[in-house]
This record gives sequence, structure tokens and C-alpha cells, in this order.
Amino acid sequence: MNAHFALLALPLPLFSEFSYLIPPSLAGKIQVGSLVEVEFKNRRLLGWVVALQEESPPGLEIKEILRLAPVAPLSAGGLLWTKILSQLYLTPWGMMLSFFTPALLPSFWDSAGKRVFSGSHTEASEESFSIPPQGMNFFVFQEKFGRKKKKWEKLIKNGVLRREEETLEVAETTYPRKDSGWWSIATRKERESFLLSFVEKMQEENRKALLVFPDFRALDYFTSFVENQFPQLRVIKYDSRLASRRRFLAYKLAEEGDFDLILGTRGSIFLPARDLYYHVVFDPEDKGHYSDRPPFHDTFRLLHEKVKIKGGSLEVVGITPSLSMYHFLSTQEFRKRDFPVLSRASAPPVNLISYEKKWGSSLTFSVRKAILQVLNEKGRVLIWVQKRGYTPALGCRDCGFYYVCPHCGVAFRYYKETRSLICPLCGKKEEIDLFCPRCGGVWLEGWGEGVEKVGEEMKKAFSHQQVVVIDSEKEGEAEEPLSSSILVGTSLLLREEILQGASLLVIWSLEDWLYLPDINAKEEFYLSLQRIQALLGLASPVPPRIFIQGRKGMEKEMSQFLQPPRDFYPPLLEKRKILGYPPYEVLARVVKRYRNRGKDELVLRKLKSSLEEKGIEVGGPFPAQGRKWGEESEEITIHYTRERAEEVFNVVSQFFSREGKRKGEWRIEVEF
DNA sequence: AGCACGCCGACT
DNA sequence: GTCGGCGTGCTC
Repeated sequence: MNAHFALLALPLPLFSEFSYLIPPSLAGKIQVGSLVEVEFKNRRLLGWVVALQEESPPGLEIKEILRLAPVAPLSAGGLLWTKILSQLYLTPWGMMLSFFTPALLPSFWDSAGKRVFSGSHTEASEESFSIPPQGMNFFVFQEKFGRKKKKWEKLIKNGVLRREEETLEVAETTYPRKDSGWWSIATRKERESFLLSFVEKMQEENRKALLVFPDFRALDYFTSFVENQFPQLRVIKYDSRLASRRRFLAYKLAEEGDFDLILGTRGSIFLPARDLYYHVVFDPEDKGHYSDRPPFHDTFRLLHEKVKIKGGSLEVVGITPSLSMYHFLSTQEFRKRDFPVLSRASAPPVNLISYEKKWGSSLTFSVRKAILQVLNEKGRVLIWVQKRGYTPALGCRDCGFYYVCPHCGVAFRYYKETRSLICPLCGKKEEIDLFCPRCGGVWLEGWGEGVEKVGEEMKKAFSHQQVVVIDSEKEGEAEEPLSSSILVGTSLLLREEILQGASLLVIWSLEDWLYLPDINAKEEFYLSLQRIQALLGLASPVPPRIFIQGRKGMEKEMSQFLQPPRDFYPPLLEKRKILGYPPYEVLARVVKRYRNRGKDELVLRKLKSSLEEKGIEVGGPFPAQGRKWGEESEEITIHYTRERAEEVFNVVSQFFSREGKRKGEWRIEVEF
């Protein structure tokens, strides 16, 4: 069979693929899964070949493929993986595939397209290049032995080295068994001993592994640990800090299977790692594992889909299972792994302190007393505050006016030092007025307490102590906050190094956590509390304690958060089952930003009815909640079972290739 | 997405 | 008289 055309998935937000002509020079070289460069609307793009075609679509002038990229084609399994992901996340295939596309600088093409071998002329040269019998990619060779163009050309001429065109074949390994597990391991020390036994096991079995961490800090720490413990291992460390050359080297080594272990952050899961059996994800709920753009996919779910298709194992390491992991454990999709934990004597005691009515500061007498006591014992105090900035809102004392972001419809957050307002959803900045813009009143005041304000209050209340505020924005700056005696901060405080050295943690106001609109807020708070209980004060000289301040009458609500997972999760899961929410069903939101309200509403309704024609449940249109575009946008919500994901994808993609080109912005978010 | 083509306002 | 705004259409 001789295909003349290739169907390409290009990195465009379009739900369609494009046909290109295979030039005679590339006939037979291009296969399904190849990466090629083409011209598209006066630009050059890299696209993956998703099918070969005998015929071209009629009535079109088809352009030629310009060149074949010097990387191995994606395997059938790999292609299927990306296809399934694109369907699940209602994202164009080419957009999903673009995560897997290496950044190829112009200078890489030539060398990466060639391969070197030891030549027949085995001159006892002053240097020996340990080139394996199967040869070495020339790009890799130059990264290992230096980019010395003249020298290599000479050696090739002499016959010391032999260089050929690289022919890259599909390397597909699938493992028959899927075997995934959950490990509950809290501390770094314990995770080190987990890694010791894990790497030993992996070596015994002669298998390769990928370890994915949520941030650079953890990655750096465990990479140097592994490298010190196992100096003979071939380790690839991969994260977004790599320069392009090193990044592509990692890509090539992974592709070639020239590694034993890959350690990386989120992006490392897209490497074409050959013969990978083990996938280990640390702290899967951490924000670092989530893409920051719609559809917000994450390491855990991506790898979970991978092992479903290609086999192997997905091992998840965390402190407490999340709601979805708890569900997977009860359905046996994941198995609970046992690890000998050097368990702590007992979790720190939790004290609930209620205030009747807030005026000024929320600092209660009991908490103040506890803080003084800890300071007296030379312990460190952490104050955990939910809101960032100075106050979560700024308004007029006289008329009740408060500043609202014009396009998100939520209160602006107030920052005192800069006298500025920032929208917590879209980041829009505004200056504040001298007088109330509505009534001209002179008293503008902040409502509620953010970290900065609490910090200010603590400085006043404990004026002889060093109080440091950690707001997420200044993460990098205050590298050594550990020396202060009182630390006030948002969730950034919950880092292991900070928690373990502290003797007292105060949750400033419980209601700030419980009355969040987000459906996942409860779970997030629960996991944070579990984390605190596991790590607080492990290295503190004083037995650690937890104080929670909350409005009177919240005791009952609080007590649920002190339950173990087997009591905390089932009612939440039951509720989600009834509502058709994840993890039972897929929940997709299609948000449309309006320009012309009347017309645009019709367009959303049209999508809704074409889904309903297929018997798929759709809610809305509602005013869009939560993220950006608040008031000028509407959304529909789609519920469906996993089995119908492909069907929904087809309806949505058809809809968008017809109607999506209409003016206006869309966004799609999916949870499952 | 990106880029060209097209039709209306303030400018050397 | 032109530069340039972004609304609209299209991409193998």
C-alpha cells in the first residue's frame, strides 16, 4: 500500500485535522505517529500524523509535508492514549498532542537525524568513545562528547566513526498487567526509605520508573537523594528549568531507553520514555500537578489513563487519600500498599475556640494565651489564614457600597501598602478612590481579614516578637522565614519544613474555609488538616497543638473534619453519586462569554439541544460561576458516564467546527 | 491560535 | 488624503 496523504493533528484550537501530501522524498518514511513539519496559513507547525490516506479530500489544494522531524513516531498505544485524553477533556486532539511535541530548535534537526557508530577503522586513538553496538544518536553523542564539528568530521573521514541517517522505529511496550497502588507516607525521611526499597525492587525486576513531584523543591531534594544512594543509576532529571538543549537531550535519552529512572515535575510525563513500567506520583492533589489552563488536566489522571491503555503500574504516594483515591481504593482500582511507617506517638490535640462576635481582631483570649505559652517555651507559632491580601473586600462605611470586579462580579481584594484592589479571580488591578464613588463618603473600610491584616494584628499583639507574613506572591523572597517566632501565612505555610518545626498552629477562622463556594473546598480543607496533623511539630521540642478559631456553633461542623477517611468520605461520595458528579460521572462545563447577549444565548441553547438529542443530560444555561468573565457569560453543565465520553466529544467537536468559529470566547472545563 | 482582509476614525 | 483600530473569515 502506498499512501499519498497524511492526516495531521496540528496544535490549533480547532476540532479538525488537516490533510497534507507526502512528497516522493518522504514516501515510505512517514507513518502513523510520525512528527512532521508543515506550512499552515503562512506559519510553520509541527503536527503528528494520525492517519494515512489514499485519497485527498476533494476540492482542496493540498500542501506538501516539508520535512520529517528527527524523533521516533508515537506508538499506536501512545496515540490512543492522547486520543482518549482529548475526548475526556473535550480538547482538540492536536492540542492534547502538542504537550508531547518536543521543542526542536533549527540546529537540532540535522544532528538528531543522524546516528554514529564505531567505525571499522579501529585506530588506537587517544580517546575512546564508548559507543554501544547499536550506535548513538548524533545529537546525543555531541552532548556527551562535546560539540566539536571539525573533530568529528575528521574522525568520520578517517573511518574512526561512522555516521548514517537515523531511521527511527516505533518502540511500543505494553504490559499485560495493570497494577496500581496507594501509599500513605507522610514525611521526607519516610519517603526516603520508601525510595530506597522502591529503587532496589525496580532494579531487581529490571524495570524502569518515572517519579513525578509537584514542585522543584521536592524534585531537587529527592533527585539528589537518589543520585547519592544509587550513583550507578542512569537518571534523567526533567523540569521546566531545563534549557532547550538539555531538554531535547532528555527527550532523546528517554526515547532511546537510555535511562533507568526519570525524576521530574509534571511535564516529564510527556517524555517518550521507552519501556516505562513504574509511574510514581507524589502528592497528587498538589497544585503543581495541575495544568494552569483549561481543561486543567493533572498528572494523576493522565497517568491513570496511560496505564489503563499501556499497562504497567501507577503508584501514588501521599499522606491521606483524596476523595477520588478513596473511591478507587474501595472499587479496588487501586490497592492500599503497606509501608512500615515510623508512626508518631499520637496526633497533636485539636482545640476548638469559638468567638461570639468579631470586632476588630479575631484573636481570642485562649489563642493569645496559648501563643504566649509557646513563645515562652521558645517554640514557633503558625497562623494559617485563608484569605490573601489585607482584606477580602473594601467598602464604604456609610452607604454599603463595595468594590466589585467589573467582569467577574466578585469583591475586589484590598492590598493596603499599595492602596490597590486586585480581583481574586482574574487578577485585574484597580486603584482606590479618595471618597466613596457612590455616596462621596469619606470612610472606606476593609471587610474581613486577610493575611496581611492578621500579620499586622499579630505584630501589635506580640510587639516583642518577630512576626513574618508569607503571602503566596512573595514565595521566593523570604527564603528564611524559619527564624521568626510567629509566621502568618496562607496555605504556603503547610510545607513540611515549616510544619515540622512549629509547636502551635492556629487556624485563624474556620468559617473562611467552610463557606467557600467551591464544591471541592471541604475536601481541600480536610486534606490540609490531615497534613497538619501528620507533620506538625515533628521536630519541635514542645509537644505540638492545633487551635481552631471559629464562630460559635461550628463545633459540630468541625468535628466531621477530625474523622478518619472511612467516616469522612462516604457521605460526600453518596451525595456526589446522587448528583452525578465525579468520580461517578464526568462533569463538563462549557462557558461562553457574551458579546451579543440575545444571539449568543441561542448558540449555547443549540449545543444543549444537540446534546439532549442524544440523551445526554445538560443543565443551564446558568450565569457562569467561579472563574473569569462572571457577569457577561453563561455556562451549561453536561453530565455523562465515562462510557459516553467519545459520544459527547463528537457532538461537541462537531458543534465547534460549525458554530465555534462564531465570534466570542469559549472555555471548556472537565472533571472526572 | 494567528494572520489577512476589510471597512471606519484621528493624524503626519 | 493615509495609518491603524479590531470585527470576520479561514486555514489542508
